[in-house]
Formats: sequence, structure tokens, C-alpha cells
Amino acid sequence: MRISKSFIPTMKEAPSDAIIPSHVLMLRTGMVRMLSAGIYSFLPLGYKVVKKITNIINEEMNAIGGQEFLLPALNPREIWESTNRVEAFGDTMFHLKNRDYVLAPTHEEIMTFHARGEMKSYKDMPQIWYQIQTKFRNEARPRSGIIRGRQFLMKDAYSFDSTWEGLDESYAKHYKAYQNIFDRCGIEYFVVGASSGAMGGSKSEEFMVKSEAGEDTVAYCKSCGYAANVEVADSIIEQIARNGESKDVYEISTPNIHSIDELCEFLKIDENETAKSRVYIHAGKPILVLMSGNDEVNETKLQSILGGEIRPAHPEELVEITGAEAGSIGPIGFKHRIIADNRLKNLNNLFSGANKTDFHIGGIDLQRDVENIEYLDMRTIESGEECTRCGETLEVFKAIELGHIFKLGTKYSEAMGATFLNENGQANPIIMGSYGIGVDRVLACFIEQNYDEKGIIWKAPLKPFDIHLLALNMKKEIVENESNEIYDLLLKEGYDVLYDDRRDAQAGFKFNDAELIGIPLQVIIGEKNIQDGLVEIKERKTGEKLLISKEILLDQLKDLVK
RNA sequence: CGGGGCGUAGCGUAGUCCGGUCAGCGCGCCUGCUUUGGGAGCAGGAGGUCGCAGGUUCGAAUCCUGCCGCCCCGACCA
Repeated sequence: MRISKSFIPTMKEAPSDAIIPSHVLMLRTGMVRMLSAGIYSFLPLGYKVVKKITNIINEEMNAIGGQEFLLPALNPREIWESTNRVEAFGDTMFHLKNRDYVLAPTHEEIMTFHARGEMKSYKDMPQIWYQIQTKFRNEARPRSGIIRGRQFLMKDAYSFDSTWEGLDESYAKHYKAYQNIFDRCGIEYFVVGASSGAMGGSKSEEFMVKSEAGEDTVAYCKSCGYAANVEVADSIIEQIARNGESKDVYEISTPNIHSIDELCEFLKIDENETAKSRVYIHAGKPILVLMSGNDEVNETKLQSILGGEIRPAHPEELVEITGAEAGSIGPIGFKHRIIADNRLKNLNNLFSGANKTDFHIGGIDLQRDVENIEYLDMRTIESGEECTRCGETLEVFKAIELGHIFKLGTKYSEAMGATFLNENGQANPIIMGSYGIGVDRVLACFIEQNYDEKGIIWKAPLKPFDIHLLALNMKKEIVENESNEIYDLLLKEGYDVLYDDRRDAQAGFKFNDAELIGIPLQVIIGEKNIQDGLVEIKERKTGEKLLISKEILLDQLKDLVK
């Protein structure tokens, strides 16, 4: 493709709205443009890479027996009512104003609809059906460029089995296919066991990549592969020791001291000598949660301990309940249920709030001074703590969900009456799985993992072109003629070539565009070299250059283009 | 939905507090000449309802009211 004739609008500066690297680079390389918040157009260069990804997905899905569909994005609302998911999705689902249709955010119902119509016997199964299609979700807050949009490309697959063992097999096939897909795309990922949440079903796993732009926080152990959402993750952490002798409790004036850090600084004490208080409301009653120092309450753990909904108390409620403002609350004199984190177990000589604004209490002995205190694990783990499985160091970081596989079971088939007859002639609901991949997220995540200060660095499977051919000065006849000749030659050899044949662009301009777009190999035609019959080959990633005779160019490329 | 920020030419921005020589700068774009291995030089040029709608005023990018849009943090999220 000749750049002079193509639409690849590169930019030296990115719009100030773009923050994360993939967003900046996709805009700067002319792969995408934003139409509205969370709604992007793919331009030719970007769409070319999208198709590379979807090709890989097609191959791997077909390899496990998947059959590709294309379902309508426009759905009658009624079918979503049948599984109660209009309510479940709430405002996240787009509704049309002038007809009773919704824009599909996923396709369990539609696939189940087709299965219900045709799959009447256990002999019809197993089946794996999938599609690659645009999905719509009315995200309250689109962000991070293409990573979280209101409209996005998704590969969604559905398995239909007559037995639970069959579902296990279909699920395992998808797990393997997903590994192949992400491996082939050149993405570094890990798998996190997840709760299936509102999707229903018994088991689900998420394929994640580490990224600052991520929306989940996960704990990951490099050495044994343990990975868990921080909401449910555990770690090994040093217990704090009880002092030999307990002091008496005493009140301290601590004007304007609100945080543990301020308290430690003010009293010249260690975090381990403090207990932080958080008040939650559970079933209409206040509960004091005591944490050691700056440890954070893990609300998911707390919620599963207590059962039912919890929420932090509002500032006004705090005063009502404890008599003090946030920052001065503590266990002494607190009249409701008190739960302390395991790390605080039986500690003494602690500092905590006095339940009197601007006062703290020292010398607290939880054994002696706090009646009916309960100890439970409520901590949010942190980077650097030890893995409970292998004892190595855990890392905690943000991650993006690229794929999610679910054992759905019979939730949808039961709700929609999709049944089949088994060997004994009995009607049973079809046993389903569902399996998603965010296709444009794969693209964004690849870029997040493969760029430098100059631009993107493509790897072979997703590269938009094989070779970037740069004619440095097209106004010189020899450069123009030789470059055109080499371009034709490369095309004839079957290479996909991006040819920078612009007459009015300076050499430096072309170099920078080439680094930005990031095609792995550049073939550079300069006036002096070509006069000597020489061309240059440059590797984008390393910057390594090779000056060779043009006669052996094709031979060299055979080794270099993968 | 809560908090914060922003909206001036295709992109990046100055000016807004303190109303009037205030619509400016850089990049990009067009024309010509020069230059040509790391985002060129000179000369000339095009391009703006200052997000939209009201209002105050002799006069509004600037002050007031309402609305719209975008970004960031949070809440939410299969």
C-alpha cells in the first residue's frame, strides 16, 4: 500500500483527552478516531489489525468445533424479559425510543432461542456456536479509550451439552482455545478464578492482563501462578506481638489528627501500635471494624462474613453513633458490635480513637478493655506479602479482563424452556456455557504491552504489514525508480508492504512515522546507498540496521520476516 | 450518579480573575522557491458563530443563568 494514496492520518501530538498509552498510540497512528464518548471508528490501519485478531479467533474457535453465526444486535425487549435480564442489566442496557427493542449487550438469550427451536434430542449435542459482533452497553462512564466503550467488538461463544460432563469438556476446550488465542496474539496474560456473579452458573475464569488502566485489582504469584481478585485474595503476613505488660488506658489530645499516618507522626509511634476504626451499617445496625494501622478493610470479605449488604456509615451517622467525627473513633466506649481483624488478636498498648473529636486513647488492651470483641480475617492484602500456596512474594496490581469463560448450566435454558429428550425420552434443560473475548481490548492490551517512547512495536501475528518500505527522497529519480522497483518486487514475493512514497515528506518525518506505526521491519532506500546498489534493513524493536546489496534483499527478508 | 477539571482553527494551546487595539501562538494545511538519512528554511496565503441558548452591558471569549459535550477520581460493572 502506497502511503501517498492511503488514509493513515498520523499525528505528532495526541488529543489531550487521551491518557493511557494504547489510546494515545491508536489515535496517533491513525488506527481509530472517537465519534462520541466510548464510541470509536476503526480506520483502515486499525481495522486491518482487528481482522488479524479475528482471524486468529476464527481459527482457534473452528479448531474446537465452533460454528460461526452472525446474530442481530437489535433484539425485541420481550426475549430479555423472559430471563429477567432487562431488570438485571438496568441502565446498562440501551433501549430504543420508538420501538420496543433493545441493543444487545450479549447474546445468551438469542442463542438459546435458536437452540430451543432446533435441538430437541441429546443426539443433536454437543454444539459450540459463536460470533464476532458489536455489543452495546450503556456504560455510565466510558474510559481508557477503546478499553471501556459503549460499543465494542466481542467474540461470544455458547456451548450446548446434554450432560454435565459434556459441559466440563466444552469448557475445557474453550480454556485451551483461549490460551492458544492469547498466546498467538503475543499477549502476556494470566487466569483468575472468579465468582460467576450475575451471569449465574457454577464456575468461571477470567483471562486478565496486567495494566494500569485495569478496572480489577488482582494478586498474582509469579512462581506458582496463584491469581485472585484482591476482593477474595489471601496472603501470609507477620503477626504483631503482644507486649509483656499492659499500660493503663489514658486519653490524649490530638487536635486535627485524622489519619493513622498523622497519628503516628504526632505521637512518634509505629503503625503496628495503632488500631484504625471503620464503622459499617449492616442490617440497619452499626458495626465497628478495627484494623491494624493502615490495613484496608476488604469489604467483600466483610460482606461474606456478615451476610447481606453492608455500607460505610455516613459522616453524620458517625457522630450520632459514636459521638465523634471520623478520625477520632475507637473501640473504648463503642456500644455496638465490634469486629477486629485477626492481626490485632489480643494486642495491648494500642492507640485508637476516643470517640470524642480530637482525642485518642492510648494503652488499650483489647483482651482487658473490649468486651465481646470478635476476630476475623477482613484485611485487603498488599504487594510484597507471601503467597499462601508457595510462600513466594505476591504482587498486587490492576488488570484488564480480556476474556471470561462461564459454566452457565441451565439458567437460560430453563428460563426459556430450551429442553431436549434424553435416551429415556425425558425432557431436560440444555446445559450451557458461555465464553467471551473483548476483541478490541485484545488490540489495546497488545499495544499496552508493546510500545516504547517512539510508538508501537508490533509482533508478527498482529502486525498490520510485513514490511515498511521507506523511500527517503522521492524527488531523486534514482530513489524513486529503485524504490518503485523494490516495492513491486516485494509485492510479487507476497509481502504485505506499506510503502512511504510521499514526495513532500522529509526523511526524518518518514522515520518517525515508521517508528510510530511500528511495523517490525523497515527497508530503507536512501540516495547514496542505492547509488552503490545498497539498501538498508532495520528492525523496529532493536533499531538494529543491516546494510546489504539490493540483490540479496529477498534472501535476507526470507530469514527476517516471520 | 457524586467530586474535580476542561470546551478558543484539523491538533496542541494563550487570553477568562480585572469586559473595550483581543481573537494570538506552535504544529498541520495551501502556493512558490530552496532543502532532502532523523518531524527542514524563506516568502506569501487560507482557515474561528471563542461548545450551545438566553441574559446583563454602549460593548461579552471574558460577567450571570440554563443546557450540551469531553476528560480524570469515585460509585457501578457479566
